[in-house]
Amino acid sequence: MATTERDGNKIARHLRDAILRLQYRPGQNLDEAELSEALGVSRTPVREAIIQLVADGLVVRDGRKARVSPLDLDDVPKLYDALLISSLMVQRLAAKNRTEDDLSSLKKMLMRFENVTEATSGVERSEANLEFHFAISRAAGNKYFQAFYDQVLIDTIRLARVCFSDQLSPNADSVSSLSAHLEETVRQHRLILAAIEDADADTADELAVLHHKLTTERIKKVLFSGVFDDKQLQLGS
Amino acid sequence: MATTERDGNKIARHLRDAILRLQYRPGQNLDEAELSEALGVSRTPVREAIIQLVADGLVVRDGRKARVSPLDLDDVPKLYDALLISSLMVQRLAAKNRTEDDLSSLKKMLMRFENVTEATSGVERSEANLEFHFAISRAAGNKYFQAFYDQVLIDTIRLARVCFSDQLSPNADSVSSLSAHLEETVRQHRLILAAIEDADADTADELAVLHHKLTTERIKKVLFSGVFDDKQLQLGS
DNA sequence: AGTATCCATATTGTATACTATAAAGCAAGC
DNA sequence: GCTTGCTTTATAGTATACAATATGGATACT
Repeated sequence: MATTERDGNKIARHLRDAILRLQYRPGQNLDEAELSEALGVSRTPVREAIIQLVADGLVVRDGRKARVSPLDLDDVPKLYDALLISSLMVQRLAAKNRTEDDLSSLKKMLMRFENVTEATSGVERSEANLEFHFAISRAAGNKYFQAFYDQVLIDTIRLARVCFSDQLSPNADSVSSLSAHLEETVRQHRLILAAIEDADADTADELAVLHHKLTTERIKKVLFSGVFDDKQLQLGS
Repeated sequence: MATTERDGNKIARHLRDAILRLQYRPGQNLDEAELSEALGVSRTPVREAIIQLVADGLVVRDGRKARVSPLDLDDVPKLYDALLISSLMVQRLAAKNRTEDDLSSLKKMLMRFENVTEATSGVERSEANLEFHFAISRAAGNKYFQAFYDQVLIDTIRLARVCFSDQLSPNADSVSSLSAHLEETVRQHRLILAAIEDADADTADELAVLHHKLTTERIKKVLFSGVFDDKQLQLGS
């Protein structure tokens, strides 16, 4: 029997998704009355959802108000430190502990990511990418490392979406390099899955480092791809 | 002005403490009405506190009921894996990032632990020990690693308290070795603080491994200190 | 006697009414 | 004209009433 779910949980999921998709922008105030009206429930489940999100770190208390947690620039290098270490650990553990169920889940998520590549929107792509990494996280079979990695992944996605949002108009250069980037991502995902399947922890480690590099280089490329090029401009010379 | 705190948070703290002290035993059911009466508030803040604790992992949902999360024996080796890695990382980061404020906090916590050594109850000792490690966690200056380590520390303490609880009558051997253990713990704490103060990351790493070993050996000693000794008994020979 | 179904009851989930408080605006005094 | 303090108002916090559901027990039927 499908045990009935509490409204609070449904709303928490809804808000979590909306926050990850930047439909609620970082820093935005969350008005309980407004949300309860919009979602067709009373304030009680909305409040309970907000409490969950505060615990998840997606919402932050500002006096009595609740606001979508801002992405602090100071935290970015810390996030990437944590991403490197946590992905290393989780991939190594996954290679050691994965079950057959984990493997089939991983294969499913890999296929899903390959299928949305290029064709669809950035949001769908990053969602599928996230699901693949969540599957690795589960395969690690250690709830402490899993919680660590999942938290890092969520903030990584949020940051990436802010960086790649339509606000920053994607220029020709970054668009043209996108398909190459996606191809390489898919290639690495396949290698990671293979390493996990082969229980090859050392290769899983190396791949984590490579994948981390790919992720951060992509962000760098998009962020620092203005139209002015310091080699062509010789200001003040 | 001391911004007034919500009842829900106060109650969450109260329950957290009570759970860590095993006043609410792992697996115990949490009755909302009962708690609200005992704590002199309505069910609303009690419910909100429970939601926070579920997010913290200290309480677990079992259908609609809430129960203190049980300590699963399968998770013990995973916990110690996580403890080793997280303490390594956090101590290394603390050595690199600690501020003067962090150092003074660490010194304070170190002194507090030294002062409760031997004199007071096991609960007070482990509480002071926990605070010292929380201070290291803060000094690391990376919220992702901090959350990881804090979660691991909390479960470590819970597990330790179950192991050392009065239920398992402490025998003469483990009692006599206690003061030696505490002395060594204090010694290591001093060394860890010194390494962090000196920004000596490599030593901080080594000390994390040693401290992990000390912790796990202590648990082993207490758990496997029955009155029968396999060297003296030669059953079936 | 055993099992299954239904009802009674206990307990959680939700809505709403009420209270407290923080923020904003206005007025008066400096 | 700016500041400061009071009043008003909007919004969060809490209590309580009400609804839904899961659970245990009793009864009836096989």
